Amino acid sequence: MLDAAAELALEGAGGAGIDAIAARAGVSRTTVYKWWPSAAAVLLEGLLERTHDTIESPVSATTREALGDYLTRLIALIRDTPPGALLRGLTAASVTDQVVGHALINEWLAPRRAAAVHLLAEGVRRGEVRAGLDYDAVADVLFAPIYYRLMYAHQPLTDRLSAEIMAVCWPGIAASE
Amino acid sequence: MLDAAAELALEGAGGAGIDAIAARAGVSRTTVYKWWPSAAAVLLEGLLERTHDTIESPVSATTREALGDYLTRLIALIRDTPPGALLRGLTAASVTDQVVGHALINEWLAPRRAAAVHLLAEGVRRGEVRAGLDYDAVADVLFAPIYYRLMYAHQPLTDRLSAEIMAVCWPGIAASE
DNA sequence: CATATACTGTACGCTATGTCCAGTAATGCA
DNA sequence: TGCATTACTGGACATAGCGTACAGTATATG
Repeated sequence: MLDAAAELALEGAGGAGIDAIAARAGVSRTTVYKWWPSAAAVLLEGLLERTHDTIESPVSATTREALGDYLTRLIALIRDTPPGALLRGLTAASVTDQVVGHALINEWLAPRRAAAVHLLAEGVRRGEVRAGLDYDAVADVLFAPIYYRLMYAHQPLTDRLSAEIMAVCWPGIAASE
Repeated sequence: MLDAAAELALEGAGGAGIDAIAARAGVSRTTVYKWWPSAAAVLLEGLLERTHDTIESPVSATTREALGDYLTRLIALIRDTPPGALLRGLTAASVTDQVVGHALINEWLAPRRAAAVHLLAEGVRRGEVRAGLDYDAVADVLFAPIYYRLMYAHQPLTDRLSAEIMAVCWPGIAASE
């Protein structure tokens, strides 16, 4: 049943309501309410269920490459797979649903930010990254453009974006020689 | 009447419906529909009406200062005044309402991006900004963290954010000496 | 066999949207 | 002065989605 929920969560773009979810899962509406408080909650659980394995950071030669790879993979995930549309819908839902908002922060954003911060800290140890940076702010600057384009779609989410972000940001991150 | 619409647009946080808008304007629901296609459209027009004058870029000594000031002013606008909450709601609405989405891009985002691009171009002329940059990508990286925090509120929108963005990004923007 | 648990399906109240229509008030034109 | 146009009223209506309630069925567990 959790499987069914997850599947429909990803298939039904992001605007799926309780009715659609219940129907798609072959289950009564009442039953859905027994386990989740809202449609967004089901979709959120489906999203997290299916993207657990996309959190870990890659192993790359240099910190710069690792960060770039991480952004590229996030872009591909959001652009090419159902979780992208789902994340967009859930972000919209989070404006009026605080529970979803907190869950998004804690279960989606935070682990990925932590992975980036870990890469940065490792970079400092290796002497590739400047010491004394505000890691949280750096993580914001690195990730934000991706979510920005996800939400507004004023520019397409291309693979190039990752390189562009790194081109602008890396000089401010790299250890000065 | 446009005044009334604008006022209530800013007062009613962002989740105002047609009913609330009509009541607040002292006008029949039917009348609202005569002039706008949806609640979001009214709110959007109210938002744009009241923030026209916040688009222009400041005159500062250096390009770095000008960009920093611009970001600081945008942060203050979003954090301290009704347009912030309104923008948040409209962004959420834009996910399901393409008309609102395009209007947000063209009437809100684009002019501000253009102002930033103008500052960058001017900076190149003055020799303060590296030539050959992708201005659009740079504008994305500069602005995105603000909207990112507006939407997710995982971190507060503080005045410091502006300085943090500039600290990370400026080395990648500045002309290499 | 008895009981607890999970699920069904329908019905209900509620809110909000968007449309329709008959009637009223004000404006402008001949 | 008479007439037409335009803007607004307010109530009624259909539609849709949410969340809850309830009586009944199936399954498993002791």
